[in-house]
Amino acid sequence: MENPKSTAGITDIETFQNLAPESRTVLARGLRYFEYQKGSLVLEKGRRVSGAYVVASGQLRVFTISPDGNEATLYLINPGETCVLALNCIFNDLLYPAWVEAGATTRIAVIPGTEFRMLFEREPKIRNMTVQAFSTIVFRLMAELEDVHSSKLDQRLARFLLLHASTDGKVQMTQQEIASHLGTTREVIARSLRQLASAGHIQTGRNRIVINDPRKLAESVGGR
Amino acid sequence: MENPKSTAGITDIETFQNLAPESRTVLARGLRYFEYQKGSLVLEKGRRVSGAYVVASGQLRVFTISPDGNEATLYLINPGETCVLALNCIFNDLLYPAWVEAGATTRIAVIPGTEFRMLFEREPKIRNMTVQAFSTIVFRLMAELEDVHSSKLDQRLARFLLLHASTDGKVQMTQQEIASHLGTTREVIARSLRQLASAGHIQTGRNRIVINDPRKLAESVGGR
DNA sequence: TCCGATCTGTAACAAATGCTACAGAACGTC
DNA sequence: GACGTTCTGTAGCATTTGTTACAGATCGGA
Repeated sequence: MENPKSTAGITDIETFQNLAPESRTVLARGLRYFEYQKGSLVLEKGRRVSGAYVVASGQLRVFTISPDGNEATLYLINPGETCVLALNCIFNDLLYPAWVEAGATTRIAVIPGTEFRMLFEREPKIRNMTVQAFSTIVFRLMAELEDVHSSKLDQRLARFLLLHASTDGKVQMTQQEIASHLGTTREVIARSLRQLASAGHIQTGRNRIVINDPRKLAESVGGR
Repeated sequence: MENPKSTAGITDIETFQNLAPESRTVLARGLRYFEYQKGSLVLEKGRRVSGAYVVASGQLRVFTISPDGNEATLYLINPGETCVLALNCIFNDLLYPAWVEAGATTRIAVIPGTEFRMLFEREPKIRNMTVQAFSTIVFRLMAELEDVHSSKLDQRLARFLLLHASTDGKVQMTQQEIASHLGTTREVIARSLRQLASAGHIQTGRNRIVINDPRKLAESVGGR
């Protein structure tokens, strides 16, 4: 919990706008905001969750940690999105099943479980958001699983780079960070990057990778 | 679509019992049943889905196929459960993103999308079932992803055997079937089974594996 | 400018999984 | 009983990923 940097609020999100007055009262009841610096741990695996987490600004990274300490990103939660696993925990009284950290400076709104359930029953928009959140995560998890089962790491890396590159083709990350997203080791990433670099697809640098031609790189990945 | 073998109906499922008369009328409108033999393809990747699929009896297997033809099971859908991906497709007008086959002789009820949406808005029980279905699948997908990232195949196999064994410790499957669930090759499964057999944990046979002592096997898997 | 911390590049070797090829065993059908 | 099909067991080799160990490059702060 850090000092207030952002003023993004839950009413910036369309779902929470124009609610019935009663629903607005319910929403305001118990609503709290939390701020996190990049890299801060937001939720620990095995812990009880107290409410629905909605990202007002920034980004959350949900990840798993293997016995030897390797991290693998399960999915990312962007502004306007809610953390499905937290929803799941409040609907079913479960413990949180993964780790969550702030992938950037992040501001989240937490709606207590009881209040969220009320809103869910009363407001079609909240229901739609909930189903949407679940739908989105199911698809992301499925895509990740398919990726892991169907692709070699080289392909997964190339796709990761394409997905996370800014408009000028830059990926501002260390090799270790990339490894932590893909669930592998830094050295393997380095080796794979070397191949991409010698093929002319990318240029490597400290904390940065530049994609020379995204289209050619995408073509080189081939079908999944 | 095979000849009627089962009479299991959607009203055998608690969620669909005691609905309001109007909802019952909506439900009956357009509701259809389909029967499948084990191994029959139920849904193809990339196809449009017309409704909500509810398993009345049997079991569905949702799986992915890699470019070289390796199958990997994403999750199973049991009686009383609904296919979340189909729900997702009717809520969002998407194409079906995976393959589905009958894991046993299966009878499913299909509720057209329009009718299902009406029921979702009117019936708290249908909403709960929907959220429950999404919740269950999210957890299963997450567990599978964590397994893939955190465990060697030997561990995954042992866990798979423990999970699918009948009460007398028998797993009635071919090695190829197991391989298709775990996203690997039959030979790798055979090699791994040989190790488990020589350690005294299991006995192999044609179409069958017998776990000698489930508790010892579970211990040998160790932490994830 | 110097220094410490962190990141990158690389090599060698190990482990895990996949591929190819066979032989033999186990079934079910005629 | 014979035969064809399918499954199991196995070996050898290939590929992919992981581990260990270093050296050098790059930053930021003092």
